[in-house]
Amino acid sequence: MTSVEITERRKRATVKDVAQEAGVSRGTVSRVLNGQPYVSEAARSAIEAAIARVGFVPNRAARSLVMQSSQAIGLIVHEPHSLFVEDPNIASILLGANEALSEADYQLSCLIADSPRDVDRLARYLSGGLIDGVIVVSARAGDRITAAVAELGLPAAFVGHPRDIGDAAYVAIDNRGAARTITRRLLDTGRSRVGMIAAALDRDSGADRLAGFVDAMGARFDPQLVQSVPFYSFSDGRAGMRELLERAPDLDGVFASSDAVAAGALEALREAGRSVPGDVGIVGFDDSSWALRCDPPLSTVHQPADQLGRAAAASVLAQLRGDTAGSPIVLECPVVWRESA
Amino acid sequence: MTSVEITERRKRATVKDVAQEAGVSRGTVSRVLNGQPYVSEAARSAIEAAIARVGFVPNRAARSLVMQSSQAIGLIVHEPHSLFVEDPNIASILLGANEALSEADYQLSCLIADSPRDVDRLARYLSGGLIDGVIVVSARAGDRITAAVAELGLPAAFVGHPRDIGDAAYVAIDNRGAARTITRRLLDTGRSRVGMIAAALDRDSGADRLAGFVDAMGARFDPQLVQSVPFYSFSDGRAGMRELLERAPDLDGVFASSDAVAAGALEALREAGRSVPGDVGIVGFDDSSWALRCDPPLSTVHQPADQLGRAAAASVLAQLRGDTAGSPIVLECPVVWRESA
DNA sequence: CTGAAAGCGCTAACAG
DNA sequence: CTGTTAGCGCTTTCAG
Repeated sequence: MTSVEITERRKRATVKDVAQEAGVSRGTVSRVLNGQPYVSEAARSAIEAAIARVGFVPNRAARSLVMQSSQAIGLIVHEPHSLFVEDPNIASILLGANEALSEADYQLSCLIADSPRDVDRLARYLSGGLIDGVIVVSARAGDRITAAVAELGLPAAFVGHPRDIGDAAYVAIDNRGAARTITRRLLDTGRSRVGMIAAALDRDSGADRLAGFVDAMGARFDPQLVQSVPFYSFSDGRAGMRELLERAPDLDGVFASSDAVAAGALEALREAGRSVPGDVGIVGFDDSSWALRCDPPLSTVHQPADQLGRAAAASVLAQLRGDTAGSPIVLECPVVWRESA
Repeated sequence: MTSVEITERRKRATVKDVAQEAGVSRGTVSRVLNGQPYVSEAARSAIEAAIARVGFVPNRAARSLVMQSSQAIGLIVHEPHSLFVEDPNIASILLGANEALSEADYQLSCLIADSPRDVDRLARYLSGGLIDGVIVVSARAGDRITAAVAELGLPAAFVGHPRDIGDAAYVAIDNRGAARTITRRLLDTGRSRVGMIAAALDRDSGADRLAGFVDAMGARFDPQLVQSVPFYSFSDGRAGMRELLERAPDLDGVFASSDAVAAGALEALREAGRSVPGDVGIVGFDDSSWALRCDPPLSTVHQPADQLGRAAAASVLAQLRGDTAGSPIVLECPVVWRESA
């Protein structure tokens, strides 16, 4: 026995090899591979043995080529760099989608669009036949990815609801309704000067949460009490709270448009020496891992991120089976009342 | 113009269509597609025009089949469910790898192994020719994925260094050295009863961080002051700290083996009414987004997660070019001294 | 410089 | 029930 390491990849066995080894034709091998009926027990077991013996694994490129399908679904994350790192929702959506696809024996491939260059490459990749459908997370209206997906006519499901996806499938939560509910609750617990840190107004979720806030405030709504910030991030939350405090030192309640934003706001409040929930009550949105980590734990809206992922996956799968896109799916998101308000 | 929506995917144009449209042969089209020389200017421009006109996009499945390569690299995340959601390092690694691959015009496909079923499907997927190489994140010794990758002989690079990857490429940080350094620092600032919350001892990183701690403690090492917990998580950090406090109420310093663990420990310390850094000093590891969020901000070891991703990607790319796996890459990770100790 | 033809590995009719 | 025969869309000799 020599000590030479066999590092190079040896040529992989093909159906032909299996056929030879089992003494049948390639057609028959293909049949057992695809679990088709009309194969004799003898042939089947001979082939199965042969497959094990030669270590055969089907070549998916070849199979995709002839089947015009790949049993793989892409999940596109189009998120500003830093946010992907901070946002626990994305990972949950990913995990949920993966579970649902896994059950259907589909492979999930998570694709990142982090630069214009990425977007171009992705568009080519998607149309290359290696992906049967896509789930698009955190798209904004006007995204090039959205356009590319639409043009390709690839089965798709969006998580969230950018305005420009036409009649494409989407799964979402009722951001506006939930925002309204939690804001009312803040009002009902005796807060009178309630402000909002409104993040990501360029996204449907951000805009809708603001709309819900406005709904709930009704006549009491004061534009001075709304601070808009670009992202659902801790640092934007802190910055937004500082602004708000400056403009309205008398506020006693805050609706932060995400838990991360609320966590940042909490920090700013602490710096400013305000107690929570004593001086000011604060509520978030998402019920992500941030919520429990905060001190005090956040009252917030529970967002079933993994279910969003599951539902989006189910939608793509349904489209693949030939169903039409179907009606939008809107998931429940109950308020979770903790100690921050 | 009718109002019928063209929803169905129309048959995509092929090289043949382009060739016809441009009045040349498929071979010539292929040549311009691949930027090969020996094509007349006339033919080239005719073909380019034709490509645009018919909206041709090459079919990657077909190309992969004949080229035996797909220009796509997989990144396998094999992490306990919840951790993937909580660990900001993974996203950073992902982003770093994506950047490096993007520059080389490779597509990154992030693959999740979240169940035994996933692992099986993944193994098949990897050997299907749709992926040219893999980056494996957060593997533990004995992982089936590791075995599958090895058996396939797929170019691979590990982030971290499980003991059983043989001479496969890996990029890592000097966990042991860094742990030693930061523990010493804790000692040097006057702490004498220093404990450790040691997470993930089944991982090289976890075991090495403990080893570094033991190194630094030298004669002062007391096994009673080490609490082992399963994961690098907030909740395990909190639980571990409670244990430690019970066993050794007199401790005045803690090395938490990750920032998330430190954050959890901080929480337990707060519950127990200990001030930080007054009563007890605490240090973490990772310099992730947790570190700055904590109150007080954590002294910790900076882990260049995005660089790990970049380096792993570079290694896979090099192997694809035919280089040997090369020597392991070990990245610097300086201590960042903040306020928690 | 370009066309014709072979074939990557697999599945899907279609006769037996 | 099984073998044979076409391709899927692309690249790549090999002659011209």
